[in-house]
Amino acid sequence: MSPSAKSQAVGSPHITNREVAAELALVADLLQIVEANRFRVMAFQNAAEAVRTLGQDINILHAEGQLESIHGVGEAIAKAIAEMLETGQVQEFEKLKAEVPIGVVEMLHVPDVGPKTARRLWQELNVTSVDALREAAEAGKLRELKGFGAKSEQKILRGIELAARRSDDRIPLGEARPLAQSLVTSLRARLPERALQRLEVTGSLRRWRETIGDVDMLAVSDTPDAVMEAFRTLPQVESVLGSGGAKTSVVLTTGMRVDLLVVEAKQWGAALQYFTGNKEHNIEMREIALRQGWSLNEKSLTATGSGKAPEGEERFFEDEADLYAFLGLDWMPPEMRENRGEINLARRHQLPTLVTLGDIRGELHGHTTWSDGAADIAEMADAARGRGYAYWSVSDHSVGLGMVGGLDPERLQAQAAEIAKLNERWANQGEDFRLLRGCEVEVLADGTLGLPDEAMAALDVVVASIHSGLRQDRETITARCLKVVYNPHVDILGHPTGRIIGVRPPSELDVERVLHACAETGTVVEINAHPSRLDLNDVYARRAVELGCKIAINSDAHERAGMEMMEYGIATARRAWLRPQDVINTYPLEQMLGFLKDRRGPVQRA
DNA sequence: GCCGTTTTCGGCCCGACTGTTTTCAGTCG
Repeated sequence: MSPSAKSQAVGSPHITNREVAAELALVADLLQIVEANRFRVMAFQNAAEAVRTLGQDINILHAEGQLESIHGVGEAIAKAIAEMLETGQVQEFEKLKAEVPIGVVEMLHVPDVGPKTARRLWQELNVTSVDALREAAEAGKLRELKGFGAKSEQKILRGIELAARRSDDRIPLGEARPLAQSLVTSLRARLPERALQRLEVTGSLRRWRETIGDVDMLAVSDTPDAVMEAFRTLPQVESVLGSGGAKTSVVLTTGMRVDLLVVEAKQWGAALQYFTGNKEHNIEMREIALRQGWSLNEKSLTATGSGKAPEGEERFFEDEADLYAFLGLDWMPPEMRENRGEINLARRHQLPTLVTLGDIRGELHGHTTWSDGAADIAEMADAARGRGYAYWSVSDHSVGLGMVGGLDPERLQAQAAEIAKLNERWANQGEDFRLLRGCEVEVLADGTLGLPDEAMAALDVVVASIHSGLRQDRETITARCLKVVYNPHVDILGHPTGRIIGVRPPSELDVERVLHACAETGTVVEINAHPSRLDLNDVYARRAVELGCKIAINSDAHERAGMEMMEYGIATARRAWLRPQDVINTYPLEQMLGFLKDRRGPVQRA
């Protein structure tokens, strides 16, 4: 049975990975509140995270009887997931939900309210919603609880306000990076150079995660108190959540939370490691250390006495690589530190060599004033040459996209003349640069394309993208997309899911099926590098390459500066473990064109 | 409830900060 047939065979309402993950996480919360065994709680949390970051449709895994192949999903949870996918709900989970008011679970999302507090509020004060919690705190009722005082009430009120204002939205990477850089600059400006020996942004920003929950920063200083004071009083800071000699947490006027940690120079390696990996990566690292007789924290390794070193012996590392090496691991790029298998590869010295910005030799998707771009062809070409590229594809919108003056075959011909003239000039000057004839062809609602086949056949590079009808149901939009992928004239599938991070959710596209089709036809899949798109995302891009697809990383620039967004696309590719050979715009021009020619098949080659 | 480069049973990461405590539990990352 073909993979596409398999996913079609799955009956019942389609339940997504995200929904399964959310349900497992909810069960973990419920279990915490009813004071279940904490390791059982952890098992549900781990399983939720594993499903959330799964690279493929869980329905397909279920159809293949492979649910237990997910690391963190064992016999019991696999059975529950199967029940959920088949019937829409799990009997055991429903019983648990009936036991605990949903408002009590919602109280967990208020900062400083954990499972113990939520349970006591519910059982001892009969508080069963966030609203009721606010009323009780305002009325001074919380201090009736043992261990609670006026300050606890204030803290909870502030937490409710914070949670309401901040919502669950994480900040897109493209907004968070400049913000974090401005903090670094401000902090440096306020302190003498010798007071701040090192300062780096860590956490999810250093891993280039597509959205950021809060900003983590790490510093080395001999005078931590002065650093903390300077940090707390930055003009961007609205309030201080907590501040000690080692760590300070603040909330900025933008609502963003920022943590700053200060360590000694000899602790830098352990601290940078600790504050870069995600939670799962770090837990794995500490377990590895433990097995070798060392306890790992954010400052050092300390011998537990179970290994060769005498108990209490401490080891320091001035940089990360030394720490990893001490534990028998290769240094891992920050983008990989998500506990998706990188630690095992590091142990076996088999980490992939990831693609870098310097590997990129050109771009295959960008716009000019011929459609909705802000710079003309010559200006965009200059920007591309300025970045050291050997080629850049002029790929303006085709007709079919209502809002912009898209190109029809006649205008494409006229554009070709301008491109030829510019190419001739560079050839005469002996410059190693070439503009390619391309187009971003509109995919219409029924899956037909904005250009006839003959017009596409004359082009060097054809990108096909969906811009409208993104809310079509799963079957419709998937069929529409498959039609495009099977068109031999289409070289690249542009921003496949159509999402805009924080604004518009991805379409319901069955990405797994589309990627199978791309692998089969040799259709290249885009990582659109714009930080509001990053489409494909890291998880899908990794899956694409696993299935045998090639990738193109494109900034989709509409003006010269747009090309600077390439670094976000590279970061996404690195998070997907992509190597230069997986990315066709790392190839030299002739090799890249040869690849496209070969995949178009014998009709076009003739 | 999950898992295995010491284990199919017996473990399961680590520490800072806070508030209300006289020694610690809860929360967070």
